[in-house]
Amino acid sequence: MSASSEQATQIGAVAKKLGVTTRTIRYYEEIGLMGPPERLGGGARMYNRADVLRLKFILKLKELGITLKEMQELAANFDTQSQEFESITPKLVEILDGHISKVDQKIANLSSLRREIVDYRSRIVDILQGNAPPVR
Amino acid sequence: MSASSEQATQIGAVAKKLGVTTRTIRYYEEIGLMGPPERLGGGARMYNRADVLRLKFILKLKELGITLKEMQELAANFDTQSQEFESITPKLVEILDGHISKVDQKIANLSSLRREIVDYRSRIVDILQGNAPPVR
DNA sequence: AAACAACTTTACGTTAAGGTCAATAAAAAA
DNA sequence: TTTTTTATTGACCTTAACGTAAAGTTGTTT
Repeated sequence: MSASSEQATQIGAVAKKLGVTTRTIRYYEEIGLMGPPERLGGGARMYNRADVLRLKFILKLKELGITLKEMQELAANFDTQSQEFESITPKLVEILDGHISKVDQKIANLSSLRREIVDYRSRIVDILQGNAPPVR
Repeated sequence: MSASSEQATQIGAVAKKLGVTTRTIRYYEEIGLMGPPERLGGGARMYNRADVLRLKFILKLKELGITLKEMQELAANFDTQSQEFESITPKLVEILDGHISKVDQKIANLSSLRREIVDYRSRIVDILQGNAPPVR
């Protein structure tokens, strides 16, 4: 604690605050989602408010089911013009749209799967009760 | 082609017929789903009608989203009394029931996820259009 | 006999998203 | 100063369900 009052935090504290492990944070850096942070004298990573916001954002997108790979594509975008974190590209909207479709698809698939299972189930119950058509 | 007319097929033919690779069939044997088949003179696997039915059954369950691990638990059951393949344990019904619940859960999760994404999306669109609350 | 097709076993590779050591360094506390 | 906490990099491990060689054997066709 001396000169500039840059609100900087070490990796452990950030991890605890956001409910992830330090490994996760380093991993995001490893795959280029986080960009190299500043280092303390001894080499320890220091995260400022913007870094933490970015990490939060990543976790939020993950919650929404967006894969890290998808974020990597986005990363290129929110890297270039990331003066203000809020200036996000329409690309994200695009990806979210794509994601909504995917989710719709999954829901449809699961619904029909559900019907199939129920169906199959009742056929089996029939067999177990003896009153069954001889298979096929 | 000589003595007994046991309808037996080699692995390649079975695979082609059921639309899987030979690796898959051997793998199912590897993890105990299929049980050691009879062998031809040279050591080649031979599958009879019952074997093929069983394999079909496995593939069907897989289609229904039941994992190979879940089937392993079942396998114990349909091994012991597998004189007639059709004598299936209530255990399967149990597993299918559990599976229906799981699917229901997934559908519910996806639905709420969908809502979240749509929500998040519209907030971003707001930001892109300038008429946005300054974040948070 | 030689080539070719189909089979065999063994074993490492793949994807996603980190988990889990291990050895070492630096900072904070006792 | 010695101990404890927190950090560093590197590298191998994990799950599911096979894919993909590699090297050898058997059987069939030419």
